[in-house]
Amino acid sequence: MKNNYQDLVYECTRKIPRGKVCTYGIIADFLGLGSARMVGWALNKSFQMDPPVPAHRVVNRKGELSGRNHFADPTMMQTLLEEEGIKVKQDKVMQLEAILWRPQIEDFD
DNA sequence: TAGTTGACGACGG
DNA sequence: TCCGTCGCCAACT
Repeated sequence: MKNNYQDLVYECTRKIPRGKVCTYGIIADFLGLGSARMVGWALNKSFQMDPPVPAHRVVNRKGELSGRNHFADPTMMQTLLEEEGIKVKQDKVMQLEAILWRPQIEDFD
């Protein structure tokens, strides 16, 4: 079911293309959650989901990997991003503006 | 039932 | 430009 905000967050996160990232604020704003912390809350529990949610593609507005400590290994988030071709330096994505993805209404029907 | 927590962001000094 | 404070609100204890 997808009646709660968590499922909306998961669905939105799964739409993020490989090699792109999104921010908590953008997702919160797009879904009308009002608070970016809500997105963090949802993603905190996303590891239990099937299929998995690419939570590593969500960063804070400065591009920092603020959620890395919630992965099994704090370096996993960086590793996953680098495997997708995203440059990460000092726990922060490089050229954030260039790889930033924004959800579109038509993506969700 | 009520208080606390939290992967954030906006704003003011 | 940088840093500290506050608001947001669902989930947890």
